Amino acid sequence: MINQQTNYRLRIAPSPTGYPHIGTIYQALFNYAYTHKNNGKFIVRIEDTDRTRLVEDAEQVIFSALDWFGLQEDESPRKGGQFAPYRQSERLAIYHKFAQELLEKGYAFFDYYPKTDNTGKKKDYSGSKQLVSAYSQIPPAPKSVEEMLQSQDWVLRMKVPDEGSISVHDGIRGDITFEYKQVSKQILLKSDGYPTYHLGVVVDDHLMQISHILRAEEWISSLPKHVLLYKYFGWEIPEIYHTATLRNPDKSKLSKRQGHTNVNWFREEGFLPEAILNYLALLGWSHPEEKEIFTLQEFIDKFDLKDIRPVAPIFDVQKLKWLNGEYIRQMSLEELEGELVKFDKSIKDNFDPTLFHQIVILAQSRMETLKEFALLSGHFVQTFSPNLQIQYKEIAQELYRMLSEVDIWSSEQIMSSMREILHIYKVKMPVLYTIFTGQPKGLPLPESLVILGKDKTLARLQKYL
RNA sequence: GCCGCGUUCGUCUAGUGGCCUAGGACGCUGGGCUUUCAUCCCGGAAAUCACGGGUUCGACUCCCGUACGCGGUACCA
Repeated sequence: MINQQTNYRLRIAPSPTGYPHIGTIYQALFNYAYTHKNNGKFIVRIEDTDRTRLVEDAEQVIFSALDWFGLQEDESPRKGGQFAPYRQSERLAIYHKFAQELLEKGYAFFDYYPKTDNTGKKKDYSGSKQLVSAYSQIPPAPKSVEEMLQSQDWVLRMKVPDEGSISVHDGIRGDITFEYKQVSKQILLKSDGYPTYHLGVVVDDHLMQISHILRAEEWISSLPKHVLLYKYFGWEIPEIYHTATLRNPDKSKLSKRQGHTNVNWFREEGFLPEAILNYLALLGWSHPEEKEIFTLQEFIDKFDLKDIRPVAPIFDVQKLKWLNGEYIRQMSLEELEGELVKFDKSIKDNFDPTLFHQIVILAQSRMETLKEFALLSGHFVQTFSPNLQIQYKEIAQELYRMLSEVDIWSSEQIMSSMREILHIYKVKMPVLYTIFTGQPKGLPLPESLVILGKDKTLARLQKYL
């Protein structure tokens, strides 16, 4: 046989059930990196088969998150592709066809799940573990999937052997064995005609020629069902890898209650997408030279699936902040100004360009997030009225007197006046900061006052006279 | 409960039998620079490698067990 070249095709399969989750981006990053390392295709398939949890806009929001991170896909509902449609709700006929095939081959069977009980009340099967048909009074089962679809009182389940076990290879964890006894006869087709995840994912991964499945560890337990389906269909199983899931500080699965899971939160807090990606890459993977800071491209070049660690990492916002600060400091002034304006539109109205430029120079080493710029520069645009102690008012007055006499308005001149004041009144710099800015610390004072100009500086002191 | 996955400083991690009296990073902390706060530079504390048994001349590294954590056990993904 001729040496067959692998076509690398990897996917993420998010469900549009809410805001964009940082865990989705984590998965997207690793899938994206591996496809790009191998000149493959990165696919986004929308798994919207749970009609009850569907959230309008959620799909669009997922894509805008991917765009923000620069993790563009090659095939998706919005981009189209050779294997369209990429939205599972639009592929129902396909699932029905394969469900029918399973039925005909004897690998699936119908189970009775009446919508209402005999009094006409709506039945709720959520959480029920047993087969309903095992103890219900049952009308004759449908003959085909098509018939099942008519009544809506039936579901299709997969068969599972009673005896024996099944072994699956995971590229990160090795071989995993499951007893068939432990595998439930999973519902494949719900009574509303939509497939469950398990049918959908297997059919689509095969049809879309997915070469590597790289997903979170919560899927490990459904592995036997999936592999069984591959066998029933006679399809080749892709390479499978399960990464660890991100955790809260208490080690539970990363959740809204304890951590920050919404991508929008990171955006609103002024984190840079590049920094977040860099941080995410460090979770479960490490740079061969133990570098902490590297570009997406460098990650793509060095990354390999086999180097992923199976241990679930705690998401540490602290380290992300540091990394974000590093990215801010690495930027050119022009880049940083651009990011700042993009982040906060009001900057354009509040500062004239030269003023803004000068403040950014002073602020760059003092920010960990873009949001912090507002804190640092606030006193340039907003009025403030600190409640000064009597003693400090006196200082302010003396400051006014001395600074009015400064002829060359330079930081050196201003500083030397300040030095004198500090000496006379035996106080420290924070006192002067408070007088001028309302805060005991901040951007370098003399430089700030130079930017502010002599007139405005004196005007500030005037209110203490 | 049952099944599966995991377990190196507080956190992210390096480590694939001797280089480890365990290295780096964040955070914490002492100092230098600077009469603010940061940045930057130098230093420190911090893991008996979850625990107990093996295997081996030798184990953080291999095997077994226990404990603990997490996940699954849905007409959710």
